[in-house]
Amino acid sequence: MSTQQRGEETRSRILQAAADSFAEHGYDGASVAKICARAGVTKGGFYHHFSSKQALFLELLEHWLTEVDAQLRTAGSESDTVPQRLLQMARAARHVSQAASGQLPMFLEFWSKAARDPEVWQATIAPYRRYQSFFSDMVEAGIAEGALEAVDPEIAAWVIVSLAVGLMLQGVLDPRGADWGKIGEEGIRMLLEGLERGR
Amino acid sequence: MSTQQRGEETRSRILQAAADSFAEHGYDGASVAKICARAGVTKGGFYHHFSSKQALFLELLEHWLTEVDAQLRTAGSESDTVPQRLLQMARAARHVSQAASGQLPMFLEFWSKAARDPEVWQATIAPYRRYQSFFSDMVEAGIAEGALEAVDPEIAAWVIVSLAVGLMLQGVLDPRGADWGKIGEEGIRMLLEGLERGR
DNA sequence: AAAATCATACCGACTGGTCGGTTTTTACGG
DNA sequence: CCGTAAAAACCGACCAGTCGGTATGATTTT
Repeated sequence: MSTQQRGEETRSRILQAAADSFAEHGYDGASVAKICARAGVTKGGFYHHFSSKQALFLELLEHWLTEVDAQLRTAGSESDTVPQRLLQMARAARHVSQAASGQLPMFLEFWSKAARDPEVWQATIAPYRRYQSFFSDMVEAGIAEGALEAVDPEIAAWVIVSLAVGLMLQGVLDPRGADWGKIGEEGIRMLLEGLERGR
Repeated sequence: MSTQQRGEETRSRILQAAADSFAEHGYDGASVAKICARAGVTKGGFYHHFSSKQALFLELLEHWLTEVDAQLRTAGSESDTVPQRLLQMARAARHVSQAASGQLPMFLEFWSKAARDPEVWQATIAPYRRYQSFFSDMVEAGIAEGALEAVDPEIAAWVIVSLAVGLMLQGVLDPRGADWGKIGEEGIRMLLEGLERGR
């Protein structure tokens, strides 16, 4: 086996082990030594591939966010009207979060570290602004289509993102407390249709 | 000064110092030694008042949650119709979160620790279920009033809670990224009125 | 031989928590 | 009002262990 290949493999083994450890014990609770043990590498190997524990963490964060980005953009692309696309995305999110449920505690770790570390903050907050502008464009298109009321697209987008974040967070913490997928779907529906009567 | 008074004072000084330290450095990052230094107490004094770092943390959590509970129940009690009460509460939340903005990073700490510690989990998750049932009753009353559509009150309540949680979390992380108070208020309004056109 | 990859041993800083002892306040009998 | 014993409050040195990170050498590939 080539060196590059072997190196690449140990590297990804470390990444996987770190992701598991972080999800299990949190950033501080996951020691480098244990990550190494889980990956079948010693500290020497570890620090050959990563300059620090934090650098490893940032790489994990980056990877996670680009994945979310990609799934966001592909979901709901089949439907033609904006309301339908939103509902489609809500339905898609259901399966996504179910599949990645093991990784989700990591997400919490990212947020809580972002609140304190400027570098992590930058990397964490930027994507959410992208999500917001993504939905903002979508709402704007919906208004142009005549399918949506003439609300402020910026604000509507933040409302959608907030709802998604809140659902995600609760899904992480209390996965069996409710059917979060259904709540997400119904939430978008209520947002679209409104729940006030006879207007 | 009476002993009880002095003891109570140092105790609350420790609590305050701990809250600040946790908000600043996170649970693991806030060492007992530093909390003691900030509170002007030594380790001996600390462990006289609290059995462990975790016990202190739990007390902080408890205190924080009962406060939120109280504010939730008092807000929006003046309005008579359910939609008005919801909007009233959204407006109130604006000032609440602004006033308690210094305490909010703690909130993140609670969540991230709850994901791993069963005891903290129990104490953290229970209140959110209370919030949900609170809003559930409210929505149910609204339907009875004829002010709201005949949606599932349980789900509607979870949607409201999720929106609130998401707003809060983003408000913690990116306080100046948007006018979260306004977004909350508009979010509730959109939820009530809907943003789909001509239905 | 040069370079990449990994192992081993180790370091200094720091951790939560303990413990014997000292000071301050309270309760109470005279 | 006073003396005194008990109890509450507090101090600070100390422990055993963990942490992230480093320095150096061995092994393997190019």
